[in-house]
Amino acid sequence: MTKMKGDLSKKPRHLIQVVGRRTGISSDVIRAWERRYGAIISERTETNRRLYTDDDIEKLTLLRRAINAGRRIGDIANLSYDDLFELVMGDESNSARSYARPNTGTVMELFDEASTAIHEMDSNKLDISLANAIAMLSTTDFLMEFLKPLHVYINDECNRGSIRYIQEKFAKLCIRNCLSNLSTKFRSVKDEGPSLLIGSLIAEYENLDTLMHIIVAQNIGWNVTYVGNGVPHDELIYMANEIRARAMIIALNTERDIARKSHEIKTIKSLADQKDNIVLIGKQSHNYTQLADDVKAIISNDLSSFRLTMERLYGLIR
Amino acid sequence: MTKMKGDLSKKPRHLIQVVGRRTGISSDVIRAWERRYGAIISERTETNRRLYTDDDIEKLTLLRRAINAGRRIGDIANLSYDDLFELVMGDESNSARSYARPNTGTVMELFDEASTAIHEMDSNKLDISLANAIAMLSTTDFLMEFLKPLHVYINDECNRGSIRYIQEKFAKLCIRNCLSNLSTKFRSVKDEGPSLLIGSLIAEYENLDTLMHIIVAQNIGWNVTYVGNGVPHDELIYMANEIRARAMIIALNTERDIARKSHEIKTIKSLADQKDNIVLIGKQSHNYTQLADDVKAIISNDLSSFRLTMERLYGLIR
DNA sequence: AAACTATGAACAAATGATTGACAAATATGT
DNA sequence: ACATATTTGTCAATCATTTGTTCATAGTTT
Repeated sequence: MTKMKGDLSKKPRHLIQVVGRRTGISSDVIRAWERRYGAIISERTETNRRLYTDDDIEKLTLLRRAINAGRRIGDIANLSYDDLFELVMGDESNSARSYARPNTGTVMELFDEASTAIHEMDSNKLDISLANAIAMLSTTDFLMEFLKPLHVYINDECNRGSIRYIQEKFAKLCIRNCLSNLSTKFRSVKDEGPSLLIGSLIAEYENLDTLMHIIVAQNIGWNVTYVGNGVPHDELIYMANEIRARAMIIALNTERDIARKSHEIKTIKSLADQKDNIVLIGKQSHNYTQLADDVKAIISNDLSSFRLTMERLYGLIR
Repeated sequence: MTKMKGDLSKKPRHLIQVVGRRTGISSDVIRAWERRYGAIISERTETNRRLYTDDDIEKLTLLRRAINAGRRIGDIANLSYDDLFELVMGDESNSARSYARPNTGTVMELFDEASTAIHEMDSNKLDISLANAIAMLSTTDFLMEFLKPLHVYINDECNRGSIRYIQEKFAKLCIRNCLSNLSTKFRSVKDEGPSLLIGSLIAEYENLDTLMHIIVAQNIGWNVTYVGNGVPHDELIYMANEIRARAMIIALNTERDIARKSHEIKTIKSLADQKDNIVLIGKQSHNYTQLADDVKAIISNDLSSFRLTMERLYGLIR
């Protein structure tokens, strides 16, 4: 059913430019590594152009990760793929901070690029700068260091009146698309994982923060089903039971109808099969502390604590 | 009802000019590719004019996307559609990842796959079947023959009560994501193109049909900025002027406030710089025939007529 | 007649290869 | 701690290849 991988991936077919883009290593560096250390010696076309295989790309990616973890290219360039793989796994698990940690300059530049695009209302530019940010940063950093601040920035600028309502709207649409793209990508990578239902009750509106939570959960390994905003609580229960959700995230961002929502959450708790794991997120979740105690729900106010919570739950379930 | 891909799309019927417009590749380049690399060798009329099929257009679009991702035409011109597709998907997602390809390709089967996924509430499965449909069908067929019927089917099933509200909601979310995904991909193909603004006025809700219209417009070559639903008309005017929109699409899907909306559209007409091209789309657009006469707007009731309209406008503007 | 199309040749811009040099960061020896 | 050496990413200059564009000429469509 899936296309055989062998037939194409072993064929040298990638130009150095493409390889550079996919690995995040500049063409100059790839050539320098070849010249100096014989790291990746590619095939050539009849006219002497370098052509790389998929495997070459994999190895280059590993080399880059190893360097990010503190290795020196001269020491590792000659290792076999397997040795390299083992090395990287060891390095990355040993140091908690080993993943690509951007210097502030990078995030700064990406941020400026995006905010310029918003001011200019250039959706192409904004799309591209979001894609760049995803490419440059780790997923965590993309969300925490880049997108979250950008979101706050947009809201602030709109409140201050320095950007118009439509710019806010358009920017959020672009970000929304970008997040849903990202979510789709993660989905296809993960085969299986505990099922997680995310949604919000009636009288809630869609919120970018909720989408970010989806990415975080997927990143951990949850198999997320997102049902959107304004869902009646009995529908949520039905869905949760059908997909055998091991946890349910309820987003609470508006101040309206707190009493009704509290009651509905209690109902959900009493009727859903998986009773243990309800997590309340969102700007207004702090209004539900009493309820959280009653139904043993977890309140998570920000992405970082949400990540910790979901990692813990994930560990408990497995 | 539905038809297989081969039916019409295998018939050579497009002049080179049309192909150029749809793919964003100039006629000269298309001819150069044929001469130098044998990329697309079209049929000819008795008088030696080139005639292209829908499939040719799709392949050219893929070639264009591949080039945009850094490939060189000489290296990829001879690839089969499938190989090309895989290449493009890999390049555009910026990380090598294999793609689940189905072995059969009728719209019927794709449709069944999707509707099963909806009934089972399996978002993975639904995502994959949508992706498969995109892979198997031309963009036009994907929208007209697959997604549009699926959308109608979902609405019908929900009205008849054989699927629940939450299933409808969840399915539409998946489709929404898929469409925004597709839109982002097309965006990266086109660097330039006349600017087009799409949105809806206050008291309108987001509609999947509107998103499909976006894809169609992008497919023709428009540089689309979508600002979402429920936008105040003065914001629309501001945006249109800022991005120098050459046309504006206003989606009208609810029956409410027809009088107010009519008035707002008149204001838009009188204040926007590009006064000539307002297109009204959506389920309720037929209620605005009088207005359309007054302000010389175009009403387009379905995707096919919308495509024709936008192709005509595109031709006029260039 | 005006607009579109076909063909082949020529040109120009972009990209890649190669080599060498440079500077910042890191390592090493005393 | 300091000076020296090594490592390594970046850049520039030069040449070759690739590829989009333009032009001139001639045929076709409306």
